[in-house]
Amino acid sequence: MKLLAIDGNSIMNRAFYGIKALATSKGEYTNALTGFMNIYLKELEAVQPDCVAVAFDLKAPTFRHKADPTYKANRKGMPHELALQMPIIKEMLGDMGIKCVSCEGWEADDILGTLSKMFSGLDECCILTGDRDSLQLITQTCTVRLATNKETISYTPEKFREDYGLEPIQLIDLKALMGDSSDNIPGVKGIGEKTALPLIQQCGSVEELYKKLDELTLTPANRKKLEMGEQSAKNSKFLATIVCEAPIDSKKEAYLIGERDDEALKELLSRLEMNRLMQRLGLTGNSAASATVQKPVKAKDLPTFAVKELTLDNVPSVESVFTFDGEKLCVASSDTVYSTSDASTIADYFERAAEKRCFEGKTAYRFMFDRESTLQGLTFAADLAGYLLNSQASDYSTENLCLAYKVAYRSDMGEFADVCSLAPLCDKLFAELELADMTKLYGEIELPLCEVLASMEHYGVQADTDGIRAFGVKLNAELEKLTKQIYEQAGQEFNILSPKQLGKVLFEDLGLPSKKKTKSGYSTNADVLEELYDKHPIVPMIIEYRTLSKLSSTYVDGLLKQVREDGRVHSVFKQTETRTGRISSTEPNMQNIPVRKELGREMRKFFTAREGCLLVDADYSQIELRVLASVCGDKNMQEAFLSGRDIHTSTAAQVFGLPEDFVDSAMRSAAKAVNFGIIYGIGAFSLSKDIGVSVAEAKKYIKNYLDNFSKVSEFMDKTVEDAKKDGYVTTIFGRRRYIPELSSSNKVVQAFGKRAAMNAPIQGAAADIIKLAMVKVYRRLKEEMPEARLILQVHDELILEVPEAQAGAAEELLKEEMERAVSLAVPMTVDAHSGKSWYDAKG
DNA sequence: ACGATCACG
DNA sequence: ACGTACGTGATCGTT
Repeated sequence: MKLLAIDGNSIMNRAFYGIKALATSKGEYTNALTGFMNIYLKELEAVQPDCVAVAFDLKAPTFRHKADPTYKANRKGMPHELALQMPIIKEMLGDMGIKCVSCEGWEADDILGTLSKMFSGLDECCILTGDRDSLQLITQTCTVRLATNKETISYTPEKFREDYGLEPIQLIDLKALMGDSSDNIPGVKGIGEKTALPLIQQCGSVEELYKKLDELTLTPANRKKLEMGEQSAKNSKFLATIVCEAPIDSKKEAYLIGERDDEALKELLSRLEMNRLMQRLGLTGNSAASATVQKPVKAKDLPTFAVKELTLDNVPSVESVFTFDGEKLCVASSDTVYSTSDASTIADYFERAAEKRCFEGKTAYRFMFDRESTLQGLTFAADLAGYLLNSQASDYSTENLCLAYKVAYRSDMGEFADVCSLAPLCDKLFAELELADMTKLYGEIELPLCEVLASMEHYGVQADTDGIRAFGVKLNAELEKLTKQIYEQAGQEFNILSPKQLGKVLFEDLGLPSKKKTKSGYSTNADVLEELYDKHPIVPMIIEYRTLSKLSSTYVDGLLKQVREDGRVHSVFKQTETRTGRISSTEPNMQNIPVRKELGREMRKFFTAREGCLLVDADYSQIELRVLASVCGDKNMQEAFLSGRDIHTSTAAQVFGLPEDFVDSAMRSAAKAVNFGIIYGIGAFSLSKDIGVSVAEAKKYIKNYLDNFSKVSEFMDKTVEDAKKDGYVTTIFGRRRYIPELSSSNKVVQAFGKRAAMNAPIQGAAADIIKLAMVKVYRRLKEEMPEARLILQVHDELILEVPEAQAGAAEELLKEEMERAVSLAVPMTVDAHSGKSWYDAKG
């Protein structure tokens, strides 16, 4: 028999903090309940257990079995909003026929341990928890599924060894040394994971460690700490051990999944307004029909797959699905699943097989680009479809998509679960794309972009490491000087980067006036420091210090770590990350390299074209405002762009009611702030803060703006209305963003929803446009200038690396394709420049 | 793990 | 009365 044992408290806790405030119209909190049930149903699908038990801590145990009376005293009390949901989850589980287990004086951990012992031998056990404590329970028959914010990680003994280099049971010894503040386990004072892990790896246990302490090579400090802490370590080991002897029902049958009380469950879920869950459980509509919906698809009703090794002779020629993690390829075609790790067989399949669908395509393209070939015939990628259908989600794994779109996930196929589930999943996702009218966006932009991004990652950008290092040395010399001056001014030494210590120095010791506060104390951010600029000579030094240390740590040190052996950085471009349709960049983030201030901008001198090449850089001018002018249909606003005037000056002239010649730089920058505010969903308070005028003054600016550009105002109102009506907003290309915040009962959340609704069609359309341009540029370069490469995208900017002789032509090609990617009511103007470095090419 | 801060569009 | 502009990612200190 197979048992799924759940740490109820831990999963409720994760669910509570993982889902934003959610409550019924009557104010009853439901976020933890919803999150718990989501996780539970997903796990049920994945684990396929016969028995389920959910263990809970009791609120206030009157005695504890652990020796230390302060055991777990450090654990924060449960927030009221969560505590209220605890009895309800037990009721809900009861109605579903699931056994809840708690035991006076015993913790959930101990109950889980006891259960896992009960279901050992010929049985199996899966422990679901959010807490790493339970990892010590892993055995050959007991896996631990660790729920994190992102995904659930399944730990077998092998996986655990891989991650920790220890046996699961040695986790106890590790904890005995390093301690655990949340469990109030002291450990050895001053010993952390860094020191403890190698010691346990070397000695095996705390006891062995102390037996041969004299033979070990240790720093004198660590030896001293270990000698002092011997007793504490041994006590800690006792505290860290999960006791598998809780007096709970020892009949396995007691934990079989029981009958569901549909009536009670329906009543409970309607009260809690958990309609989606009701639907998922088949509790809506008349009960006869729902019974059939609810019936889970049994493995025997599903096609069976034969498993074979993929070879050069049996490569399916058409209509297959594949998964590829960079090493192992799995292919499913009708009722056979093939796999191989042989690189040339993989390449052969990628080159020859037509009409392939997959889960994620970039890895396959990267693999082929590394072999100077390419992936052919990719017609569908499930992750991209999942992203277009709901950019709000965070996990587009095959398993999750199957769950969300009600496709059977083939856990019964073990390691081939993903690839065996993929064909029906792709069918379903494609149908959903059709329903949402996004097949064009999908086929013409999102899917082809995947190859473009893979190519950008493949080529990367050349980085001048010597230059970066020299820049770093300069910064650090300056930082050292500043540190001394700051300590002198403060009359004490402190950590300048600690907001807490800095706050104390500025606002208590030096007596400067504090205005803003954060949750944890004084705010010391740039705005606050700017206001204090003249109040004390230490303030400008701190601003300078912050600037320099940001450059040094994030851009000099951070970047150097990312430069590969080929002298280039290969950033990862993520296509399913943002809610608006933009791409994001990581390892390193190449989309936030400094540019606004000169010192930081210098960094861009270190991103250079390779020998014999130039960088060609082109960016859209005011793309978001141009999109807005087009989609809202405001002739007045369009006129400014059509006649090629400076948009901020033109806006200022209209808002202040003056001819453009009378607009001074202060008026222009105020108008610029208003223009930005409009795109972001403006508020008078924030605008006033941004440009330093009173709230009343800011209100006037906004009113003047909206009076002059009345279509903008109408467009924003209509957008929010549509969002409320449909639950989502769309871009000109049909990209959707769902805005669940609009139906929140919390006004602040709702206000956020409105701003997001107003911004998404604009930011999203701009993202659509540059993505389309990227696909077009990529294709033309491949055809006409095969030595020129698209290497970077920064939201409204594209960068090519091109042989010097072709730079002029590339500049023209780039500008042309970007400008004609779309044809809207106003031109999408592009500025382009070339240069040896990014600094030079930026114009 | 999370908040504060700051880099970009 | 209340909180306060959209979208990201990296680093640091604190819990």
